This record gives sequence, structure tokens and C-alpha cells, in this order.
Amino acid sequence: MLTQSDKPTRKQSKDSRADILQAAERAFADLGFGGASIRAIAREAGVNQAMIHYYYQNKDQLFSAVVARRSGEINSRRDDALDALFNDAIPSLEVLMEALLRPTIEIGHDDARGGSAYARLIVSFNNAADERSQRVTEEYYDPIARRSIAAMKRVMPALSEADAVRGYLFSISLALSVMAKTGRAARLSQGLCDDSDTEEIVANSVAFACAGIRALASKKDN
Amino acid sequence: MLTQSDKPTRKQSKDSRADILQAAERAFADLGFGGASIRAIAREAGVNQAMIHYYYQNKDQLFSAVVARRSGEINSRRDDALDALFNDAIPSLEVLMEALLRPTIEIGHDDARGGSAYARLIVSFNNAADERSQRVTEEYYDPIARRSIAAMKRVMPALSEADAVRGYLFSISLALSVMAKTGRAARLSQGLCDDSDTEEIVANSVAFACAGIRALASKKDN
DNA sequence: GTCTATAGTTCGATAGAC
DNA sequence: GTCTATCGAACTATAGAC
Repeated sequence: MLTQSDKPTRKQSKDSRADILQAAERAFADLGFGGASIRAIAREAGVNQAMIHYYYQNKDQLFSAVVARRSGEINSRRDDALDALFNDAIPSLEVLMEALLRPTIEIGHDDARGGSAYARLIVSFNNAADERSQRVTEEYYDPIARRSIAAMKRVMPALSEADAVRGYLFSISLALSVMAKTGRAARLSQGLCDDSDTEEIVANSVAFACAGIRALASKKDN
Repeated sequence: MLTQSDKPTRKQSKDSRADILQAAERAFADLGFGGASIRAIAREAGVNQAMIHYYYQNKDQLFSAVVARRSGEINSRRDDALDALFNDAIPSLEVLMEALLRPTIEIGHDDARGGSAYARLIVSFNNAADERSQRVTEEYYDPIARRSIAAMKRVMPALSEADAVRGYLFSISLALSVMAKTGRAARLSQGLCDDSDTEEIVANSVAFACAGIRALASKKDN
């Protein structure tokens, strides 16, 4: 007998809750919070408009739910990597920064699961100063940021607290900028730069970030 | 006799056109294009709502006008610097990058003229993939970007075209990230990082960017 | 859980008087 | 150039039937 708790584990063809999140992610990324409308999200997700309020109450909580889903995935991967890295010895700065940047970049390139939409979304609120952006950043990304900054200082004792924070924020911002896939790199380079080559982007981001962090550590006014 | 062309050069207490741009800049920066409303902008600027349509026709053209005003100022300063730098000899990478990044950072810190609002705005559309953001980026910022990238290659012949483009975009993105003044650096560093110290931010951005660019140039798979 | 219907706002844009 | 008045459309959110 099939009761309510006998949910099949395979992906259902109609999973309203997930379909709403997916459509909302796209809409918020493409149109911004103010430009996206619940009506359009419902239409895109193939559900009734009232269903969105039933599951997520209002637009603000829907936005938080979108961020919560992806950030949980990214940050648990980063947490696991940090746990593993310091098990035996102190890793190199390159190994550490790759562990921090790769999960974000890879999810942004996971087009099959719509990751590029979340890439655009995270870029938009990471650098925004409005109250809603600050709220989700603080709730979903500050904890892993503090852990990452502490790890950077363990790997590079010469790094001051202030420079570690700056170096972390610089590194995140440049990794995010390539994730957004605006097509500008390809346009400016007449196609030489490929926004979709994950490994090349990881390598370039890590190389740039590590050199920059070392430069901060060796400033004269240190 | 005072005709229409005898405009006083001093700032008038009531300059509707400029007041509208200023209020629009703030609204677009704080609320996004979709979240900002013509009505609220008119109220903030102290003008009638119809005046905005009289001067700027519609919301899209108002947005372009906001970007056009500031980008003209930033890019003419960068153009002048580029013209002067290569007059005598080839400058160092540090001198070049400071000339490119400083105008942007300084305008973002010019609170007296409301520059921090434009800082938040430029960050939002620089990394956005929607059609409107792409349009203003391409029109107002791609020309100076191409000139800057060419200058970087002159200063560092070892830099490939692709790496010059990547290095430029990385550098711009990290400079913009500190301009946005989200307060996150201060929060994560418990006040050690000061978002408003222009000279320190310029120095850190230039040091980080130059080291990163050099790292791109010396990659093994070059 | 899913739907219809609708209340109650707010929006962009225009027409037309002055 | 400045204003009032307003149209028509879109929006968030809720109430209530099934």
C-alpha cells in the first residue's frame, strides 16, 4: 500500500516545491528581486500562483529559500574540504584556495541543474548593500567565510587578520566574477576566453588569488 | 539682460535634471532597476513625476543617463592617464594599474557628491547578464577596457591576449568589490578593515592585482 | 494540496491645462 | 517647464471552495 510517507526517491515529474525554487532562482537572477514577479515564477514553474504563498508565504522568504538550498550545498563541500585538509599537515596556500573556490565555481558551471542562474544570483547579492542582500550573506555565507579566513591565517602566519579578510573577499569576488558568465570576457578577447572551461577558470582564479594574497602579506606597511 | 544662455555656472539650488539623476542613481543602486520606481525617484528629487518622463522619456533611458554621466567622468580620467603614462617611456605595471583603478575607487568614495551610490550601481550591472546591464557595459565601459588591455600588454609583453583580458576583468572586479562598501569587511574583521580609507584600498587593490597579473603571465601552460 | 476570485496597491506612461 | 488627473496594467497577498 502506498501511503504518504512512501515517497519514491526518484525525481518526480511534478515536484511543485522544487520546481518553484528552480523557477524563482532563474527569475531573481535574471530580473533582480524587484523585477521578478510571483506570477511569472508560478507560470514558469507550471504551478498555480497561490501555491507559492502556500509553500513559502511571501516573496522574501522565497528568496531566502533559494539561497539556502544552494549555499547549503556549496558550504558543506567547503566545510568537508577544510576538515580533510588539515588532518595530516598544513596544506599549501594553493591547495587551500582551490578547496575554497572550486565548489562555488563548479556549481556555477553545472548547467544541467541550472547552476548558472544561481551563479548570477550570488554575484548580485554578494556585492549589494541593501538589507535583504546583507541578511542572506550574513546568515548563509559569513560562517564559512570566518572559517576560511582562519584557515588562511594558519597556512600563512605572516598574514595579518585585516589582510586575511581582504584577501578572502578579493578572492571570492574574482571567482564570482567569472562565474556570472556575462560573455564579456569572450567579447573583449574575440572568443579567446572561454567562460565555460571550468578547469581553466579554477586554475586561473587560484593562481591569481594566491599571488595576490602573498602580495598583501609582504606589503611594506605590514 | 539675462537670456536663456546666460546660465550661472554656480550650482543652482534647483536643477531638476541633475536632481533627478542623483535620486535615480540612489534608487537604482539601493533597490535595483525593477525595485526602483519613477514615483519614488520623483519624490526624492523633489520634482513632479511627469518631469522625469519629460526629460528622460522612460525608465530605461533614465537608467542609461545615470550611467552615462558617471562613466564619462571616470573614463576621461583614465583616458588622460593612459595618454600621459606612455609619453616618455613604458611605465611599470604598478603605475599603470593604479592609473586604471584609482579613478573608479575615488569616485566611489566621493560621498559628498553621492559617489557611493554609483559605486553600488556599477557593481550591480558590471557582473549582471541581463540585456540592459550588458548594453550599458558594452556602450560605456568596453571602449576603455580595450584600451586598458592593450596598455597592459605593452607593459607586460609576456602576457597573452587571453590572460590580459582575464587579468583586467579580475582586477576590475576586485576593485569594484571594495567600492560597494557593504560593510562585510568590517563585520568579518571586527572593525579592523576600514571601507572608507581610500588610499589603503587603492594600495591593496593595486598590490593584489599586479601580483595576480604577473602570476597569470608566468603560468606553466602559457 | 490545488484552485478561483478578488481585494487592495502600486506601477509606467500619457493627455492636456497653465 | 511644470502641474493635475487618470488610464490601464501589473503586482502581492489572502479568503475560501473543493
